[in-house]
Amino acid sequence: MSEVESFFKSAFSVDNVIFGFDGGELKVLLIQRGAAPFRGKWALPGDLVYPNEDLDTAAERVLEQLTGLRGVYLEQVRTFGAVNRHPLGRVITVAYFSLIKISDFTLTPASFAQSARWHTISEVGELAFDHNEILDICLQRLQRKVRNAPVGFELLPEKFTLTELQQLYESVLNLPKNKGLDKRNFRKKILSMNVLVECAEMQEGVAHRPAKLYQFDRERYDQFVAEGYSFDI
Amino acid sequence: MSEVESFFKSAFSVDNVIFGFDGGELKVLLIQRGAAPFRGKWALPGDLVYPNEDLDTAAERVLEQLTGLRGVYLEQVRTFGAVNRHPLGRVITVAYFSLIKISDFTLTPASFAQSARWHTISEVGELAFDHNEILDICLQRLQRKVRNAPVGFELLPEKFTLTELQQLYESVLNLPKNKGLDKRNFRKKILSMNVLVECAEMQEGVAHRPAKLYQFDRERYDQFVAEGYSFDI
DNA sequence: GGGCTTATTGTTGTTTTTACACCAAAGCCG
DNA sequence: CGGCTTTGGTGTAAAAACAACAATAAGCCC
Repeated sequence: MSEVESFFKSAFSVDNVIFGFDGGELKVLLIQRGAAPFRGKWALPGDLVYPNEDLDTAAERVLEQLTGLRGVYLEQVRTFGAVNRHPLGRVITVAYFSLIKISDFTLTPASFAQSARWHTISEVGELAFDHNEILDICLQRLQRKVRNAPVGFELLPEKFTLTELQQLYESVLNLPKNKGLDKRNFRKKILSMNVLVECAEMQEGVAHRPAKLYQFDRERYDQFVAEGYSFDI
Repeated sequence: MSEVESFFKSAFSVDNVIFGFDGGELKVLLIQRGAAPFRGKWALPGDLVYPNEDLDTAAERVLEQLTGLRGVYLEQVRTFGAVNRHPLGRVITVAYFSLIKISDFTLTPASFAQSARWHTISEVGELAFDHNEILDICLQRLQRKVRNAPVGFELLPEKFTLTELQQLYESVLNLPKNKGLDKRNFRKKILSMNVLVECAEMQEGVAHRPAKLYQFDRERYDQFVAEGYSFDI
C-alpha cells in the first residue's frame, strides 16, 4: 500500500460527466469500476492527467477513449480537491462535462472493457468517490448553461423537431412534461431568435402528422453574438 | 535547476483574485514578485496547496495572510493547467476570486513584505505567468455573478447609499457612469426586491443633501430564495 | 439667504411575457 | 374508404416588465 500511496502522493485527474439525450430523457454515461477502490461501483469516466498533457486534452482523451468522439462540446466546471476525497492519496480532480449526440455513440473497446452504460439522471445511485457531488454540480451547470447559451443542440441530432427541442429543455431543467413550458410560447421564443433554419425535409415514419425539421445555424448565431445579442431561454 | 524542477514536477497551487471597491472604482489586489521567475512583476497572490489542505482552505489562507480577513466571499472559478504555464515545471493552479470590503483591509506583515497594492482594473499591466488571463476570466465571472446573485454587497460597507450601489454596478459592469443605468429605474428595481432595509441613519459629512443608508438583509433574501425567487439585475 | 451639489420620487408609452384552444395532417384500424 | 387517434402547428388579449424622462428637496458653503 505504501507504494501506491507514494505514487498517489500528489496527482491530478480529470473526470468527465458525459451527457446524452435519448427517449426524451437526459442521460449520463457511467462506467463500472473493475478495480479497487470502489470495485463494482458506478463512477464517472476519468483518468490521471499525463505530465505533458493539458487539462482540456486529458478530458478530450477520456471522452474519445470511451466514445470514439472528437470535437464535441466540452466545458470545465470545477475542481474537487478535498484532502480525503480519494482513499489512496491526494488526488485533485478537474471536472468537465460534455454533451454528445447519443446517436453518434458506439461502444469502443475501452467502453466495453469498462462496462460503460447510459443512466437516466434520476436513476443514478451511489457512485464511487465524490462522484455524486461532481455529477450534481455539473448538472446544475448544464441547467444554467442550457438557458443562456445554445448548447442544447449539442445533445440533439443535426436535424430535430421543435417538440424534441422542447422535451430536451424540459428534461434538462427537470420540468414536468408539457407542463413546464408552453408549447406556443416556446416555439415563438426560439423561432424569434432566428438561429434555427427550417429544413426542406419532414419527420418520417411517425404515426401522426409529421413535424418540420430544423437545424441550428451557428454562423448566424455567432453573428448575433458579435452584434451584442445574447441567447436566453 | 534540476532540484527545482523535481520539486515542481507536479504541484498545485491556488491563485486569488481579490476584488475591492473604492473611490467608485473596482480594484484588484496584486503583489509584486520578489523572486524569480518574473521577479519584479505584478502577480496575483497565490501559494502552493499544502498536502493536507483543502483547496478552499488554501485560498482562504492566501487571503488571510495578505489581508488579515476571514469569512469573506470566496468562489472557485476555474483551473488553469496548460503544460507550460509555469516556467519551472508543471503547476496547475485553481483560481478563486474573493470580494472584500476595502475599508476592512489593512496591511499585514505579509502584504507589506510582498508589496501588495490595489490596482484599478483598467490600469493593470502585464502580469506574471498567465495571470492576465486568470484575472480576465475572474472578472467576467464576477460580472455575471453580480447580476444574478447578491454579491455586490460584499464589496460595500455594511451601510451604503443607493448611489454607491449603483456606482458599484456601473464600475463592475464597466458601464459609463450615470449613463449605463437609469437612476430611477435602478432604485425602483433594487428596492422592489425587498432585500434592502433602510437604516435610521443618514449619510454624514457630505456637502450636499445626505442620502439614506441601506443594509442588505440576508435573512430575507434567503427566505425569498427558498420560495423560488431569484435575484436578477 | 443664495448658490451649489446630490437625493429623491412618478408617469407614460413600449416591449415582453403569459395564458389559453382549435384545426391540420398523417398513420392505423376496422 | 372513413373515422379514430395522435401529434403538429398556429394567434390574440391581458398583464407585467421595462425604458425613457425632469422637477423638487435637503443639506453645505459662502
